[in-house]
Amino acid sequence: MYDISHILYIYSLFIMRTSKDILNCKYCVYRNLLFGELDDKEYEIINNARTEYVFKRGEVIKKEGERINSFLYMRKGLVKLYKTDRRGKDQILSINKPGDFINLLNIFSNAAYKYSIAALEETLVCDVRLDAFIDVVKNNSDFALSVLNRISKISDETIERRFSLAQKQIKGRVANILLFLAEDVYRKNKFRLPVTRREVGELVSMTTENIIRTFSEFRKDGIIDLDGKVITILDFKRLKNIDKTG
Amino acid sequence: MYDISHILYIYSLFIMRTSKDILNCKYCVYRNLLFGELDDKEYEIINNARTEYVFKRGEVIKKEGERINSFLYMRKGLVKLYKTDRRGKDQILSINKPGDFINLLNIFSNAAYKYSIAALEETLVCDVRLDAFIDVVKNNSDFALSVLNRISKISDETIERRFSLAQKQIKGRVANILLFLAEDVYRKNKFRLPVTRREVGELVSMTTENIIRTFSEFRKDGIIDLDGKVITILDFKRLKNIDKTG
DNA sequence: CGCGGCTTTGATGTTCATCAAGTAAAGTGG
DNA sequence: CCACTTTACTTGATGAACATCAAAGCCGCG
Repeated sequence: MYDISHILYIYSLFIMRTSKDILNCKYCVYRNLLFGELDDKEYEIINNARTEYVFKRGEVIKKEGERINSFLYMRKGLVKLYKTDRRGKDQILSINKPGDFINLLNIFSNAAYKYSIAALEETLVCDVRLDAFIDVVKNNSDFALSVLNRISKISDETIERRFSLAQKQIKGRVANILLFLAEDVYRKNKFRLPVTRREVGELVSMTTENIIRTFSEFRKDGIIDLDGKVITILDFKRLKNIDKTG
Repeated sequence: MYDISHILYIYSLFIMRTSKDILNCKYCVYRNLLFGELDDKEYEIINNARTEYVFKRGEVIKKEGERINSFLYMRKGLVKLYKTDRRGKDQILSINKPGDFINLLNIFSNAAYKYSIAALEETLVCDVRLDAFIDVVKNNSDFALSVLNRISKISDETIERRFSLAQKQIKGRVANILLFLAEDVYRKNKFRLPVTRREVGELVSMTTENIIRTFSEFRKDGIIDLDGKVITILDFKRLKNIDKTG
């Protein structure tokens, strides 16, 4: 009975208990982004309805049309939100990073996902059962206001981004996404492009070939350095200017 | 003292009292769009914080950057939401119609308007003081959920619209807006275009000249009839097909 | 080691913006 | 109310921006 595997099992229970305490939402580094207004009982409700999932690069987290029954929350990694049209072509709505509430916009308006979600890097997601989440919203008006706030901000940013994209031409669009990755996602001037050239095109509504040509042009102009997927931004100032002037 | 003008003044007070009773939010035709969950006391709060305004075609209702201190609600007419860039060029985000909550997306995320709002036709707007509105949200969780729902829907629709626009070319974009006006706004196949050709261009990110050319082409193809501002849609089927296939 | 997906470059054609120039309509001030 | 000014509308010509097609090298993976 008391063989090695059993000891390991007991040990794993101990680890799980410990990590559960540590990883309770109450102590989560992202707590203040949304859950700042909860009391201990409410943390318990959320925490008990919570599961963590890890997804590998390429894995689909949610599929367009799938029923929504949880609130999702990114802890680590990178994902894309996208739609596939009838011809099988993808369009990417946004790329999201840790701290983002990747399905908040959909939760209250639809029973089903309007976009698919897939991991671009190894991604850690918190999944909170929707009934528990809505329960807390209903009983804590400060929290409800906070959610309202968040939804508004997300929607504002998404609309703003799409709106400004519409008036830019290709160089401005590419500059924009490079700056997004360097400044918002990786906070470094050198990073590994987490998407293919085709995906960049899907994000800014341009063809793969023209994305490649624009990358090459930026390299020739000394604005970036390119080594396969690894991009180094050499001239932030000029890149920002291209982003601004379209 | 008791001359004609004074009698008219007394009479006008009487009319105002009467119309105020009739136009109480509780009896508003649009009540169920958002205010379905309120009790009598809450209607009173909203109603007491409410003012009605009429704007003529061309009048600016709110200016980008202006402080938000009310919840706005369209009762009659047509407005555009737009942004003016540094070169003085306008871009139109959306055209809104009665029943729309024209600033709901901005209320909870920003202290200031991110877009300007202007009347395209004679427009009747209900203006509810923001403190009263938020008060009711805080104390009625069903109402809060309802607002969450509305915000999500509006944001969904706006994003969806912008997103689908990005992949269309000019004919699809023009078809799209013609269908929007015919089916959603006027519910007739013949209507007076409420915007200039330039404004159509500002809405779909195209030049005035190309909007005109596209209108002419649709006329030559027998899809629409054109008489200055008056447009008649002759072939819905083909127009819808152009909208769908981009 | 061969297959499929990603990347790259060049050639060609389409779509659209820009420029120019003129007519029609709608305000505006005397 | 009329002359005047501005704004809206329209068409054509030209060129820039971008998509499409074609071909080939590269890389990872079964």
